[in-house]
Amino acid sequence: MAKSKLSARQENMLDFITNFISQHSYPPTIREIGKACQITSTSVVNYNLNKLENEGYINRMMRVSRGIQLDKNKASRLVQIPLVGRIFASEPVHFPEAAVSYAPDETINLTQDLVGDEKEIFALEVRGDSMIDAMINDGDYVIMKQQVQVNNGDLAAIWLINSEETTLKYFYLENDMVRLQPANPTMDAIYLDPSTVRIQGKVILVFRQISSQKTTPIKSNE
Amino acid sequence: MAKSKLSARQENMLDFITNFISQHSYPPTIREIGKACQITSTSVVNYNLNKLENEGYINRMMRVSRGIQLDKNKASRLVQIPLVGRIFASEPVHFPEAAVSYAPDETINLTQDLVGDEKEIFALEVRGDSMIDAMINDGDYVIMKQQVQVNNGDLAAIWLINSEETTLKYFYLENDMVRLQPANPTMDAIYLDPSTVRIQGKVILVFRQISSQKTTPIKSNE
DNA sequence: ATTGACACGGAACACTTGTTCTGATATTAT
DNA sequence: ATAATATCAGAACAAGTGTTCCGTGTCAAT
Repeated sequence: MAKSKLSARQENMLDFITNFISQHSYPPTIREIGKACQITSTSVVNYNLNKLENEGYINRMMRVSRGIQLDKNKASRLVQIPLVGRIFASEPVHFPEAAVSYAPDETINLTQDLVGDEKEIFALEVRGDSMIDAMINDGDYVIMKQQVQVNNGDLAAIWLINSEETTLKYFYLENDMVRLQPANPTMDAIYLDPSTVRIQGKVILVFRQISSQKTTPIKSNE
Repeated sequence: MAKSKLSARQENMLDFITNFISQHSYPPTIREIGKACQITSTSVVNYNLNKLENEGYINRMMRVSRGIQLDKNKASRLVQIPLVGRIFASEPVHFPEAAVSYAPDETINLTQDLVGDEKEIFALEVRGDSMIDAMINDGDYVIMKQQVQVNNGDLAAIWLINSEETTLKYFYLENDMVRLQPANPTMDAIYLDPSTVRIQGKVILVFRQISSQKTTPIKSNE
C-alpha cells in the first residue's frame, strides 16, 4: 500500500540494498547502489535515498559511509503468499493449478526472512484437531511448498493411501521404510511402506494468530 | 577453547564489533574500533583485525569501508546459559541463588541473537506433560529470566497459589484481573485474582531437540 | 507560454577510511 | 646477553565516500 509511493527506481534501489546487506552483512555505498541500479550520478542516488528515508523505508546516518539502515517494519521484503484453501485430515492437500490470481484479501504477507527464498509457496488454513500430534491446531496457518520429494527431517504433508488421510509429520526414509515422526515427542512414530504414502509438500512455517478477539473464547456447549 | 588464542585487546575488539553491528546494523570503521578500544593507531587496529581474521573470527573485505563480516560460527557471541534444574507443574520454579558456578556440561550455549541481551537467564528442562497446554512437552528446554513482573503478552511462569502448581501461560492484566492464556488456542483462558498468582519469570525461548537418538522411541510397556 | 515542482546527470569538494611505512617497545627463545 | 618475534604508535598516502552545487529535461498546473 504505502509502497505505491515509490518509483520503479526507488523500488529497485531498495531491493538492491536489501539483497546487498543479506549477502555482505554490511550496507552498500552510494556508488555501489548507483552502479547496480544503472545510475551514473551519485547525487541521484543520494536524492532517491532521501526519498526512501522520508517514506520511512530506511534510516540514513549522515556523513557515515554505508550509513544505511533498513527499517525492518517497512523495508523488509514481504512475500505475498496466496491462501488457497484449507487442509483437512480427511482429504489430500488441494494445491492450486499453475499460476492463478487470488483476491488480495486471500493473501498472507510474511517477511522474506521468515519464509526464505522458496518460490511458489501457498498458505493453507488448518481445519480440525487432527493435526494436534504435529502441534498444529484448528485455525493455524501452514505455509507449504508443493513437492513430491522431501529431505529427511522435513516436516511434510503426507497422504496416507491406506487410511485415506492427510497428516503432517517429520519425514525420514530409513532402510526402505518411511518413518513418520510426530512433532509431539510424546507420541510414537509410525512406519510405513513407501508405496503407501504420497508426499504432497513440505511445511515451511506454521503460525497461529493470538488476536485479542480470539483470546476470550467463552466456550459454549454447542 | 579457540578463543584462548585471542589477546584481551582482540577480545575487546571483537566484543565491540559485535555490539556495534547489533546496534547500528553496519560494521564499525577501523577508527571507530580504535576509539572504542583505546587504540590510538589505526595500524594497530588493522594489525589485530588481521589476527582476528586469521583465527577465523571475522572476514575482512580489503579496501572496503566497514568491510568486516562476523563469522557467525565463531564470532557470534555465545551466551552460556546454566541449566539449573527442571520445571515441574507440581512445584514452583526453583531458581538458583545468586551467582553460582555450574559444571560446563550443565550449560546450554545459544547465540546472543536468539536470547537477546537479557542477563541472568537460566535454562530449565521441562518434566512431565502438564505443560502441554502451553505447547511445551516433556523434554523441552525453557530459557527463562527470573522476575516478579512481566509485561502483558509475555509468556510467563506463574505459580498458582491455590492449586499449588506452576504453569506457563501468556500473561495479561485486565481490569484488575489476571488472564492466563494458554498457548494452545483451543483451550480457554483462566481468570484469577492477582493475589492468587505469583509471577516467577518470563519465558524467553523454548526449544526441543529432535535428535536422531530420540527419533526412534520404541515405546515399551513399562 | 510561463511557472514551478520533480527527477536526473555531471563535476567538484571535503571528509572519511583502509593501507602502508618507519620506528619503538615488549616478549620470548636460544 | 643476543636475536627473533610480537605488539604497538605515529604519520602520511591513496582511495573511498558522502555531500553539494549547477545545469538540463520532463511534466502538470495556471
